[in-house]
Amino acid sequence: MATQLVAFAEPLPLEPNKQLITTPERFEKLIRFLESRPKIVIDYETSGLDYANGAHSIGMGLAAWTDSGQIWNAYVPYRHRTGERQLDFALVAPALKGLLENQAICKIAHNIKFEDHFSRREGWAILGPRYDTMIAARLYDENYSAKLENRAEWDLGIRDSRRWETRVHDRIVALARMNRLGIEAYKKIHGYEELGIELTAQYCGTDVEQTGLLYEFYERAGVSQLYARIWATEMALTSDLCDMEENGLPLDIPYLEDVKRQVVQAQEVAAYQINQVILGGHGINPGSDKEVFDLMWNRMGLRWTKKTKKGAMAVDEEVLSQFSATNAFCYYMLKWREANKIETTYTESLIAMCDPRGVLHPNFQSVGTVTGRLSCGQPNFQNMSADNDDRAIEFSGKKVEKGGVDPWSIRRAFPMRHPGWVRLFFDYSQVELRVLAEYSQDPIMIDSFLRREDLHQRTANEIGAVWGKECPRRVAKIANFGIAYCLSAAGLSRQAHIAESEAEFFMATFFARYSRVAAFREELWGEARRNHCQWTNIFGRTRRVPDLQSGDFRKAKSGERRLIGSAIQGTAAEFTKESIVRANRALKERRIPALLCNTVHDEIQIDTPREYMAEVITIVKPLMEYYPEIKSIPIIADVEWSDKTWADKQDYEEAV
DNA sequence: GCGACAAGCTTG
DNA sequence: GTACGAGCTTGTCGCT
Repeated sequence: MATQLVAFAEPLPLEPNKQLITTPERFEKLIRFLESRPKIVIDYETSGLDYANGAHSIGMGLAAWTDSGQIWNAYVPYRHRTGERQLDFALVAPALKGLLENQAICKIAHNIKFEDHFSRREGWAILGPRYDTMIAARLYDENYSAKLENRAEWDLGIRDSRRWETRVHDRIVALARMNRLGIEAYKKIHGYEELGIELTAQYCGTDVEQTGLLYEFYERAGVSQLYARIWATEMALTSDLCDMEENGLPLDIPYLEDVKRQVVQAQEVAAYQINQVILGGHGINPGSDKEVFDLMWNRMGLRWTKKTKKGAMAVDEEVLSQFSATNAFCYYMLKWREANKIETTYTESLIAMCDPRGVLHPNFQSVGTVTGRLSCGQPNFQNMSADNDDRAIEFSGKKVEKGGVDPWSIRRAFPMRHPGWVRLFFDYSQVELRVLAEYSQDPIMIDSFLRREDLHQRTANEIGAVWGKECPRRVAKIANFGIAYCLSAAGLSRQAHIAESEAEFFMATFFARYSRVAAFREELWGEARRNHCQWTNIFGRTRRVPDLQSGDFRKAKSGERRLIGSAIQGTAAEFTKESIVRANRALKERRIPALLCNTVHDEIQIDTPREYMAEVITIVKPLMEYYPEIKSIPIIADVEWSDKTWADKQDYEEAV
């Protein structure tokens, strides 16, 4: 089959600067050349993206600069399934291992973490200095896609940067059709392994060449020097995230299957109430917002004002809640949505992503956000639903904090890695508010953190004293988190469920007491407007918000909110990123059996045998708290641990 | 049948 | 118009 496919394939003469290596002699020459270079570009082609579920490399693109400064590139095929002549993997493996583990050679790649995963699968590492052009692209301009072909077009001006990518895609579409598979299904099974070797050489050669050119471009722009500190962190982090993803988190599949049965039943009950009892058999699809709106507005005559971003009438949780006390349809819609969310997002799809041993390996992206935070997908470990108090009370009669159990808990599906091991949770304490306090130098905030008070309660007290009546801590918490990001009185009123007049008075009092917060915002925006709409945080990460100088008032205001958000969130994110690098390095140096396995914005999770728990904390907690550039207040990492599941974490002090 | 988009929900 | 940053899922709509 595979051989026949090639017979039909169009012959493709290689572009002049490209080499296809299919003989041992030429491979030998290639390796000798590359071994003599100070830096090389690498790019695997693979049989799929999922390294944990059988995907492997099928060939490697390599590029380097000649003595005269020209980029020279080659493709080395070794596991294509086309029947064409290629190199024997046993022959290339030792040479590739020697090359990639050579500490004297800098490895350049566009998303080097991907290369890291597939190298490890072959039994070697990427050692020595590394340079990721995808991260450089993000630092150069965070407002634009970091995809290789996009940057080749945008930053290098290569108009036909996608010429081979398009040809590859067309070929994959044809192969998928011949195999009677959808494109995604085909790529999951075969990746590029049935792709003709010449076409792959064209495509991969272009990729490594463009990566090399992007390296030149970003270095001429001074990226690694301009952002020296975060650059060092980001490059080290590529390898640490690779560790973290490989370690992954084991999943309790039978438990999740049980949760699925329960939520499916709950949906059936809700759908029966909606369609049979309430609508008398003339039912709707509860998943269709259009039908839900039509029913509520036209058939039930309900009226509300909230709209979606595009101007349609919203039918979200907030709107349904307005009517759910008196309208049974809205009540059961909320029930249906809750159960449906858990079923579709957190049961079967998680089980389907497991490796053969039942472990989930997510994908952390260092360039996934404009602020500098990490993003995570496949699955997203950063939005696993937390235990719900109402469900816990219904089931066990107790709140979650008091030992209650949420029967639909997703975090309970994340058990320990091995018997006798525990999971440690290092969580930065109110880190964004500490960043705000440091930047704004607000005396009350600083005083509160120096006294190790509960800042939300302090705010409640400060407001209460002026207000003449007690301010709930809950409302103060919303204000503390929201006001720096320009939460309006109307927004506070809506979120905190308080009267608008109360919210207005509250905000006025807040700004009177925390006067430096508003002043800091204005200073930040002024500084940015004087500097091409850019602002650089204490670690050197820059956020560019061109909308800041928009003539459109709304756009400019939105830009202000995004900039202040990025300033605070991005600074906080840097603590977590650098701490991941520090922690992994320290634990490896001391040869402690501890595995980094997850991070959720202001939190790092580490697995270790119970007997190492105290030692790991002694090592990790101080290095997370050591950021001397924060001069006015302490940075604190709280420690929790569990020997059961993610949902069962408890304070470390109480356990001792 | 596929891709893009919108809306809604989850999280820090 | 009215709080920042993400990812995943379903439904809808237009296009091939």
